[in-house]
Amino acid sequence: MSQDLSELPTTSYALLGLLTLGDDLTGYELKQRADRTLRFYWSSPAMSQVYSELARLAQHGLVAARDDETEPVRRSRRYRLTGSGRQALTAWLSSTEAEFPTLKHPVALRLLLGHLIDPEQTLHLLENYLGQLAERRAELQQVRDSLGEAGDPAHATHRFPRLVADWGLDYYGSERTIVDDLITRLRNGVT
Amino acid sequence: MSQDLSELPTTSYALLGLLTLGDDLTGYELKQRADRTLRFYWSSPAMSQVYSELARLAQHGLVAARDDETEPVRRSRRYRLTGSGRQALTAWLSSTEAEFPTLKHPVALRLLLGHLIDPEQTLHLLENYLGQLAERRAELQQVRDSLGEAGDPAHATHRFPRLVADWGLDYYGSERTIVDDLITRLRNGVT
DNA sequence: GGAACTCTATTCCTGTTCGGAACAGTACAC
DNA sequence: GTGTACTGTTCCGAACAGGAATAGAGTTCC
Repeated sequence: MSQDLSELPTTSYALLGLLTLGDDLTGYELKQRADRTLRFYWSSPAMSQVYSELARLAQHGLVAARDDETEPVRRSRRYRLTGSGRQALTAWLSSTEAEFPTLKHPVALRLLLGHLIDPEQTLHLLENYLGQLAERRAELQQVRDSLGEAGDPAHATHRFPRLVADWGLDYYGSERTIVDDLITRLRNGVT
Repeated sequence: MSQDLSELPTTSYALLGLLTLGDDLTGYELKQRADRTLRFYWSSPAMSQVYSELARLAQHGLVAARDDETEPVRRSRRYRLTGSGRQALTAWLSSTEAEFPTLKHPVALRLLLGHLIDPEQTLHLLENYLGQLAERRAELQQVRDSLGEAGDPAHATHRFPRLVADWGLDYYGSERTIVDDLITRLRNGVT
C-alpha cells in the first residue's frame, strides 16, 4: 500500500509486468517466464534477484504472497499482482520517460582492440558470433511462433508481445547483415 | 606482475584497452575517453568504478601509477599500461570466448506492456525514442568522422575503431527503420 | 578585485545486479 | 533403490551505477 511510487528500479516493474497475466507464480516460475520472454529485451534477472525483488514488492503491497500449504513441510510461496501493484505499474508506465537502451557488446569491444590480435582470430570471433546469433534468433522465433498470427482473435492479447518479438527478430537479422559485411571488409583488407 | 590472469571482469580489460594508445591518463581523463568511445558498445563505467578499477589494476601490476608532482598540494595520479598489462590484455583476447551481447531496452520493455497503456502514449514513446536515436547517431557520427577515411594512411591505426563505429551507425540505422515500421503497424491498427 | 561558475580530480557511500554455492524435496529413469 | 534432473529457496560476495562531498584551478563578468 505504500505510496513510494517511482522509487523502484526498472527491473521491479519488469517483474510486475510479467505478473499482469493474472496467474500467481513462485519465484522459480517467474524466473522461467523471464528467461523465456524478458531475456531478449531486458536481461533476465538472476534467481537471487527475483526472490529479493519479490520480497520487496510484497513489502510494498504490490504483490501478495500466498503460502502453498499443500505440503506442510514444503516451503513454497506463490505471488500474484495486487490492485495497487497494477496501479503502480501503469503509473510508472505513463509518468516516467523511457531511458535510452544500454548495450554491452563484448564482440564489438574485442573488434575495437583488433590491432592487438591476429587477423584470423578476429574473423573467427565474428564468425562465432554469427553462429550464436543464429541460435538466439531461432530461440526467439520459437517464442514468436507461439504468439500466433496477426488478426487471429484467439491471440489478441499477444499483440504487443508479438510486436516486440518481431522487433527482436529484425534486430538479429540486421545484426547478421552488418557482421557479414564486416567480415567481407576484413577479408578484402579494406582498412 | 601477478599471474591471476582471466580473473578480472570484462570492464577491467575494456579499460586496459583504452590505455593501449601509449599515453598515460588520470582516472578523470580515462573516464572521458570511455564516454567518448566505449559508451556506444559497452556501457561507460561509473566514475567511481574507473578509480577502483585502476587501483586494482595497479595492484596487479597491469598499470603503473605515477604521482603527478608538478604541484605538491595537488594530488593527481597518472596511469599507463605496463608490459604485463599489455600481455594480460592480449592473453585475455586470444584465450577467452566472447559472450553474447546484453541488451537492456526500456523502450521494448514498455512496448511489451502496451496493453496497459493508452495507444497514443505508446506512439509517443516510440517517436520519442526515434528522437533520442537520431541524437545518439549524430554523436557517434562525429566520433566516426574524427577517425578518418578508409585508405588514409595517416589514420591506419584507427582501422578497427572505424569498423566498430560503422557497426554502431548501421545498428542505429536499422533500429530507426524497425521503429518506423512498428509505428506504421500501430497506426494502421494491425494487431 | 572578488563572486559565481565550470572544469579537473578523487573518494566515499548506498543501492542494484549478477553468479554461484548450498540446501532440500520431488519425480523419473534405469 | 539409486542416481539424476528438476523444482524451490536462501545466502554470500563481487561487480556495477549514481550521487554526494571535497577541493584546487581556471574563466567570466560585473
